[in-house]
Amino acid sequence: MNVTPLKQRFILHLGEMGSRWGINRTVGQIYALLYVSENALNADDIVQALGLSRSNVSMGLKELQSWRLVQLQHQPGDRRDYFTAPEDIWAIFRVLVEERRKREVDPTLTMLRDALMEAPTSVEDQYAARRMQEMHELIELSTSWIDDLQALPQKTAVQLMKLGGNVTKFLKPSDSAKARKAGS
Amino acid sequence: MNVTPLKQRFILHLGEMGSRWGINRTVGQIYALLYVSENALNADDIVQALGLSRSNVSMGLKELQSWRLVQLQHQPGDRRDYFTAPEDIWAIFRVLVEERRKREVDPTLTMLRDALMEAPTSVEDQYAARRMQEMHELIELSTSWIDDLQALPQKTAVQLMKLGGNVTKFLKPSDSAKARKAGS
DNA sequence: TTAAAATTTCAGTAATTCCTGAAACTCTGA
DNA sequence: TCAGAGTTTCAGGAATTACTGAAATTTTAA
Repeated sequence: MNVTPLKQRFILHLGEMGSRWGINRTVGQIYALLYVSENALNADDIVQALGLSRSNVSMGLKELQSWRLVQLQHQPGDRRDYFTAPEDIWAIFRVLVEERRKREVDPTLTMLRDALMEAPTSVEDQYAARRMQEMHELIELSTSWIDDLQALPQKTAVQLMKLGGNVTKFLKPSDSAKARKAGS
Repeated sequence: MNVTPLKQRFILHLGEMGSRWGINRTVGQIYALLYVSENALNADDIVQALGLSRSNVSMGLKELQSWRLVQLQHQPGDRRDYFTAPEDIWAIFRVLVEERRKREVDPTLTMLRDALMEAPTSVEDQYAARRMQEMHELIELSTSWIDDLQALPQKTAVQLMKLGGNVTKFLKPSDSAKARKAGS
């Protein structure tokens, strides 16, 4: 439960970045600590390691659970909750993408859909409605694409990413028909 | 310069979402207003439409400029600054991705690289160093992949996204060699 | 070069978010 | 059912962030 300088650096950095990522410093630090800890930690371990109040840690852990970024474990003969960050970093990444989308994108998608449905689109709203429509289409396309990629086996996805811009070598002009068919 | 109910709804929503996106309500609202406005607006138009203070609008516009999300224009015979959101939504999207990456990802990449370089990795840091290494690799891979995609002509990128999970049809096991070669 | 228009800066205040300690609550083994 | 370990809630204070109006600065046309 000692925090080495290397860990310390990582923890402080993720704490700082937290605010840019929509989580607060405490939550960022707790996650960082769990991420670099080989063994599961209980709340008091975290309090001791990071110098935070017990209640703050409790709230932070709750938020991390709502993000599905930590796992709860129990040790035999100890009834305290022990927490870990999942081992598989690709799984972590996937959860992060899903959660951010749920919080940052989906509400806007819903709002756009509803607003465009309901409104009768007067002349003065024509431009606005078109712009909102464009935004809606872009979000739909990119999120459904992400869904598709997330559904691929991890190995395939990594392979695809390593291929990078070269995917298009397989994409000849004649494929655009296939693309349209596949996309519908 | 009147704000219809449709625009109003959009503006208020983007204002609310702003806080989840690392910008404040004011900035979100200003951007939303510009996005649905057919014509360029000056700062006073914005003050009047949104009921904000002049200085707040000034600061908000400055922040939007730092995000490269608004364009500055001038009208003949008027020396005030007029602002618009770019027309091309894919261009907007690209800028957004670039800026978020610059603010949210790059600092962490740098920190990880530096920390892993410098530290001699004692025994007790072995696990932490491995975890940080894994995170570093994941970020490198995904950002360079995004770079690759961003570099594609827009039409190709859209085509690819519409293809969705079906890209893998072109990706036979034998391609993994090509993938490795292409990725290096 | 000047004056007026336009914009930005900045110090102070308002609002929001974060964090804490104390109290309430939950759970489990005896 | 009770005791005590463990956890969560919550009100209030601390810290941060957002917003305003006034003053300073910049810009441009005459």
